[in-house]
Amino acid sequence: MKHHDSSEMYLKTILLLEVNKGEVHAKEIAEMLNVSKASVTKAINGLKSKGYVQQDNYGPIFLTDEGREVSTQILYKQKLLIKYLEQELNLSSEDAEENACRMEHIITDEMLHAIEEKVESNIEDGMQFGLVNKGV
Amino acid sequence: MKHHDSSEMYLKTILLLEVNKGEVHAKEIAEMLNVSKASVTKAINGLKSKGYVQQDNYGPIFLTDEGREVSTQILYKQKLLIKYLEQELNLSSEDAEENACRMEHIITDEMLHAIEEKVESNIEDGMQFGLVNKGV
DNA sequence: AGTAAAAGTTAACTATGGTAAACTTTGCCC
DNA sequence: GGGCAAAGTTTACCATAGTTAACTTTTACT
Repeated sequence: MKHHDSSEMYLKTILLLEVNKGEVHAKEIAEMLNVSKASVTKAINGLKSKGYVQQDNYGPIFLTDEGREVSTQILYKQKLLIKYLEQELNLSSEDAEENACRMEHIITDEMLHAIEEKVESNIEDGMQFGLVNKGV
Repeated sequence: MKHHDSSEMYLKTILLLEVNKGEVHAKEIAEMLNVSKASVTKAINGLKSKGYVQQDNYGPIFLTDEGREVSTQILYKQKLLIKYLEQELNLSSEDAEENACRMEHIITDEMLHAIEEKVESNIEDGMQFGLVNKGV
């Protein structure tokens, strides 16, 4: 049972590494995703041919503008989902993250927008101060 | 981008056909899931080897006790998710069903239980009468 | 500069899940 | 009961996504 669009997982990981470490190397991707280096090479080739990343042989990996846009959107979805699952379903941050990672690739735009509204309205209600659903 | 545990989709479809038509034939599964007859044959062989269905060559398909249990659980998840997505996120029934079908295979048990509680508490609040989130 | 280890790639394989085309079996009707 | 159409199966293929093992390239140190 594999439940992620694999290329989306790679893109998200590349963005995270880029932000945190500057340069992105296949080895770190492999470690973060718990896959072999060979799998990373293959996946990167796929992303290259889709125009999402750029890489010279044996060199570091760069997101293209398009790749950065897509990966940013995925990361945004993940963070939004985590917030939602924590606020609305009181999931622990671990559970929220786990489910967010699974959901970020599959929910429709309609559902995404509905969640955006819900999270925003929670902020209006003062939930950002932790006043709701924490027994206060 | 395929986002369903394929064997779960087949199991759910078989249960629905069993309930609605009595006997389950490969042809109807193929039509419901929009796949070829050949794909159904393959999938059924997989489910047979897992002990979820029973079928003689060229004959109708039957769920085993274990298969019925699993498929009932999936259908339960789907219905619960539809209810939740309609009630909490105000998705249309079409959107709710689409997203429920995608989510039913991937959410953790923790998330499932959290949703169960939310839907139950909505029932206690009188939401089954349509009094909430409909501008009343 | 030489070399060894680390990093990256390639090749051959596995499994899932799909297809079209060819084939077999079943069921029905005259 | 012969024959045809519908249903089901098999075969040979495609794509994705992973693996290990062997190979190449890069790097980093003495």
